[in-house]
Amino acid sequence: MSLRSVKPVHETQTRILDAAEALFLLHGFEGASMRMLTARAGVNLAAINYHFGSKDALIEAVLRRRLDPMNTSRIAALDRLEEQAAGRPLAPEAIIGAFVGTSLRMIEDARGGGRNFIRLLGRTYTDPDKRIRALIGQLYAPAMERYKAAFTRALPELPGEELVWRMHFMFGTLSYTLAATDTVQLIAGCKPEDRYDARLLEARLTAFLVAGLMAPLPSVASVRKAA
Amino acid sequence: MSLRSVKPVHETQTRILDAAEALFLLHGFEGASMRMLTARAGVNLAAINYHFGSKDALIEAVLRRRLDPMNTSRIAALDRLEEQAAGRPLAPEAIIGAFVGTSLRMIEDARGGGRNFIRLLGRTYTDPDKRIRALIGQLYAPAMERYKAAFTRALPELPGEELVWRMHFMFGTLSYTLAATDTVQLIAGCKPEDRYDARLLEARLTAFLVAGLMAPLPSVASVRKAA
DNA sequence: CTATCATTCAAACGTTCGTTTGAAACTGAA
DNA sequence: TTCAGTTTCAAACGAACGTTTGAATGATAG
Repeated sequence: MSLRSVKPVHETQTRILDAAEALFLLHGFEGASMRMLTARAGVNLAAINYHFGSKDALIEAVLRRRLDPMNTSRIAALDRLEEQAAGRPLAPEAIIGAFVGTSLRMIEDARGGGRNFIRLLGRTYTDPDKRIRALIGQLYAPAMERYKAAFTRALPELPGEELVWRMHFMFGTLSYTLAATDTVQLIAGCKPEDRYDARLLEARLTAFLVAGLMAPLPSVASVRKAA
Repeated sequence: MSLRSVKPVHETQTRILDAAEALFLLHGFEGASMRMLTARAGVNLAAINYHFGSKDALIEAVLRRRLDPMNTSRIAALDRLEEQAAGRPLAPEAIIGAFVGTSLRMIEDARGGGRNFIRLLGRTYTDPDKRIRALIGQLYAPAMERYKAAFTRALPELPGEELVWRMHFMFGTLSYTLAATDTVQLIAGCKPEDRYDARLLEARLTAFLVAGLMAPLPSVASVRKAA
């Protein structure tokens, strides 16, 4: 039982996961067939059922492989910030930066397929399949709680309900932005090379989100007027 | 050729479109089968191919039925604002209000299936299928151009490239918010009755978007620092 | 009533789906 | 070399897919 004996075992599974990551993005979970996946991975058709049990289990494995470390990393980034702050409340932009930064750092390394996965995630968030939703909820719950607590400490004057909605908006902006980058060129003939400058995108996105989070509260008057 | 002879012709098509709107949302375009659609609509399996030609053509019809009037309505709202302004530049929040208001007014009337459609749209935006993307682009282009022009007049000091990105962010926030309302209760145990108060949601969303659109420009320093 | 048109229907088309099977190929340890 | 255990493979399973067909049904006009 040397190292060599372990690695090849995981190699087939990794090839399948990589292929699934790419093809689930292109065709959706239901649209990407087992034959497409195994052909892309260069493995036998039966390999998915052998290694993962079923297509559903493969979907879960694809999501878990990246989401688990991603959310762990998001929490770790927050931990680091709070440690540095030594008890003082964090600046909202620092909290946003920790969350956004983790996501974008994943996009930057295209070799690891992180870019594919982030875009796949954007699709997954709006997937109405109950099993998918339950899984996503389960995988995100810990990080969401931590960030909600951090925002609450940073903005004690912001009503809790308002904060929940603004977190929802921020989360939506982030995931949509990363998933549907093509929409930018829908709005304007945007040079595609700009779209992949993750640093610049991070700055733009963070500026937008910070402003949105700190926006003045919607007045009761504006609701009345609209009604 | 009386009125009675025309109406039943359209009834079967309408039943199919309604069923497709609901089931495309639940299972995706590829996941919702012809047999599911026709069973839900209470029509024969062959009816879709007879009335629409193919499943792809049905998808296009489902999108067009609501998107065409929706974007027409968005443009009309902007026309009305500019007429009232009589040459003066519009306030950014007024432009945002016109766009957001049209979307939310559609959600409000649940009878017409508008709610289903809006959520379906959120999924469609992140669909990577090229035909879908081309169709969406084609259907949205006129409204996007008009709104971009309006924002440019309202915010002449905002660089064009920055505006494009912020419109992208705003569009993403809106569509994601409407598509993935369940994520709110992921962030917090939110009372579901709040989620459907479209007026309050409109106020919250508009406040968030206005602040984001008017955010201070991301400084070169912040990009440098991050790198 | 009859002829004409549009629409509906049950049945079947060939294809592809996710999964299963049992034998073949390969592995490391005895 | 033998052997148990793991992984791969070609082949096939029944089910469901989108689509087509031709006959039955309906309504309209002459």
